[in-house]
Amino acid sequence: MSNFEVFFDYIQKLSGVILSEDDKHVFMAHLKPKKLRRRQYFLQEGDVCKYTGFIVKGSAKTFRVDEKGNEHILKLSVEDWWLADFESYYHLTPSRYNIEALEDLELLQVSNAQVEQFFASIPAFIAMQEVIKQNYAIANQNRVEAAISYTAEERYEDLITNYPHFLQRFPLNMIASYLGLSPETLSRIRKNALKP
Amino acid sequence: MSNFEVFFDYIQKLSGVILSEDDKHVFMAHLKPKKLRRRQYFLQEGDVCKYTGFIVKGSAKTFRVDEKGNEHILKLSVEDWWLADFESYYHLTPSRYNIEALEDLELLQVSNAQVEQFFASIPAFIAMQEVIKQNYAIANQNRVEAAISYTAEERYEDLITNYPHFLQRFPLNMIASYLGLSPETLSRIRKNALKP
DNA sequence: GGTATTTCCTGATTTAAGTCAAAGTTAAGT
DNA sequence: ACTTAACTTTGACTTAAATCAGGAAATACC
Repeated sequence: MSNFEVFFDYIQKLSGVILSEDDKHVFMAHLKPKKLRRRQYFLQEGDVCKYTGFIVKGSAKTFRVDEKGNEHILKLSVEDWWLADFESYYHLTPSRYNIEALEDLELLQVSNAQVEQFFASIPAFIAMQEVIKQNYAIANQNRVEAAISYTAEERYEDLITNYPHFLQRFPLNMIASYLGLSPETLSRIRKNALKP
Repeated sequence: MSNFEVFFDYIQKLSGVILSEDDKHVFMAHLKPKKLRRRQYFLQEGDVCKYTGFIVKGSAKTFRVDEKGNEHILKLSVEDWWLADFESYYHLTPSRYNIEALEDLELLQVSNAQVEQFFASIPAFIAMQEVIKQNYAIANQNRVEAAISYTAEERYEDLITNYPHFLQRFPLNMIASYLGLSPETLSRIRKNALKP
């Protein structure tokens, strides 16, 4: 399956709309296939996020670095997600975040301006965006809830139920950062979880 | 200014679109003015959130109660916000949250089904919704960042800069809960903040 | 206007999680 | 394959924040 076919599948499934051949040609003309090697950056702190990238293959982390030099992972992204800092993207402000490839990435990249064109001409794209924003809002809401009211252990269990594949795919120190924990604490939680 | 005029102002400002007289009549026919007294519930845990309410006047808290009986405030809402549990609203699942009036509330209430009608007939409503979802996504993203990577003190300072009016309007124990802190800890942070 | 309820502060103590340090393990790069 | 780098675990110690308990102040409400 080609990169575009993966994307067509995705948008049709999410929007519930079948794409016309014309639609597909518009996408093929304006979604730019791009590859990033592991460790390469999709976005650097301070830059404005002018593109979004649909992940066909690979994974990435969105993180910030605090004053002490500690890294905090805000998002872990895999196939069928979009890479972007939405705050920077929508407001055209410099981003506080870095987005870095964790595995070799295959993306379909599109500029802010082109996205507007898609909105204007392809209804399925609007419907897709709706669903994405809904899911994103709900996911973030749940994460806020977990962060302000769950213990470290509960947050880890929450991750196991909601994103079990993350554990297979990402090193534990990154999972720890994503949960807002030190790696040592996560290690101890996992050790204790084995003996109930 | 009538309740509807407040709403018309809001939607025109947010969407950047001027409402026609026809649009206004559609809203007046289907947005139902509703009053809730302090302590009354807009939504109870376990119920499906079938309505959203635009706040014309007053305030409310969205919270959950954990196993130990502790209350955790996820959202504090004031004028020009919508009351709803979006997860329950979109997915039609029972809500984990309660929404309770903190001050007497004046709402414009609308059902899920009616919102779809607005989408179909009033472009300004679509544009408004877009902006709301964007803002909501960004706000939640920032809150996740604060929760996983800021100290208690930084979270409080963040609140001061982003939502200074909350401090005038809500008691500190609620602010503490909103920040994921105990009231005692917030009290101590405020005491220390005075002597730098 | 006075009582009751909430809210807020303060001190003493406990606990969850962070930090530091070092060793063991696994994985990556050439 | 081998060497370096990245990741994980463990133990000892520290610290941030929670909990418990008491009292003061402010608000609500009849």
